[in-house]
Amino acid sequence: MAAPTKITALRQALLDWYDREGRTLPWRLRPEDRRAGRVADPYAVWLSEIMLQQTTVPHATPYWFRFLELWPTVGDLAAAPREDVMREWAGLGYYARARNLHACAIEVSQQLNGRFPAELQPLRALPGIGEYTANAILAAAFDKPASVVDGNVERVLTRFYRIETAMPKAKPEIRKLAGELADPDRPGDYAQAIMDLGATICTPRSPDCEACPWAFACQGRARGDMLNYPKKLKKIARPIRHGTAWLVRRQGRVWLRQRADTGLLGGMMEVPSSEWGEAGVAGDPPFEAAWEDRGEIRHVFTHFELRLSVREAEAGPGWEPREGIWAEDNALQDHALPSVMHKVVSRRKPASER
DNA sequence: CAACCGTGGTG
DNA sequence: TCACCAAGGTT
Repeated sequence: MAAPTKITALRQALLDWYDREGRTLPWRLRPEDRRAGRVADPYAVWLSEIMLQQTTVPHATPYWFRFLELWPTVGDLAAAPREDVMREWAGLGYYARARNLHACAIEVSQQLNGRFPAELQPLRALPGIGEYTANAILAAAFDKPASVVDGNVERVLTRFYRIETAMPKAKPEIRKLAGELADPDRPGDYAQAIMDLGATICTPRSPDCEACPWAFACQGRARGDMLNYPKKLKKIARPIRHGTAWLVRRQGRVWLRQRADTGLLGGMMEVPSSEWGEAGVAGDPPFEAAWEDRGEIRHVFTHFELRLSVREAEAGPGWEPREGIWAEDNALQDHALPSVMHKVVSRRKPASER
């Protein structure tokens, strides 16, 4: 274990670097803001942390502004219809986050007087808030001591200490080190500093060690094998699933329905399709018609790749769907359509050709 | 605890 | 093209 004096030196080097070169992000309190006595809005911080889970800053940023504009307080978000929340989340992915986001807003609003807890366990108990997010909120929103360990911190620390244990087994070890390193006097700035270090200097593929405030003591840097960390177990190949999507039109509208509340794309809208499985199992169309072949769309999910054959037909007057809605052709953005379904819908025959 | 859960960018 | 990855959580 590192000696206390060394820990102090590391803290100082990191915070000096952060004070000098730390990024400015919309949801982030800068060091000078804290010194001026400004405090963060826990709601805005929480919103950013949920959106940033497994999501890049450029992708999440416009969503964060949009949500705050629509729902400036946690009470506003809690009062919103869930379908509105799902619609605004569409395109961000991991839709359980949106369901949990709404559930969390309702819980905070109705049971906690609209205030986010400033302690670890109550935060952890809220839907969508796990170990990382609870600690991140403690640090960023309340400037309280925390052990903030995200993918950035894992990479920085496994490289720095050349931790041989493979992820995710190394997590407890990393959490302990992160907690010891964190600056008790500036928890909020420190947490953001070490994440910034991973995001901008100690990057996955081409770390800029020359610019790193920790290069002087980094074991991976000394050995020149920092790219071998963090150690990871090899992952399994992604299987391919096939299906057929039934793109049904009726007078400038498209048939959509809501997916089941849980599981993949839970609660989002979809173009109805066959089951997704082995190739060659087309399934039955919803009605007999001269279905037009509109080609195949491909979409990569986390654990499988989907190939959907798109078939299109105009529904006759005699057919009505048992469920779902007729969405206006030119107002599809008003519905909670995930990206994969936008791909399907985009195969629609242009109105000029109908 | 391993599997499940999206999307878009990048080398 | 393709593998990898990004401020993880839930079951």
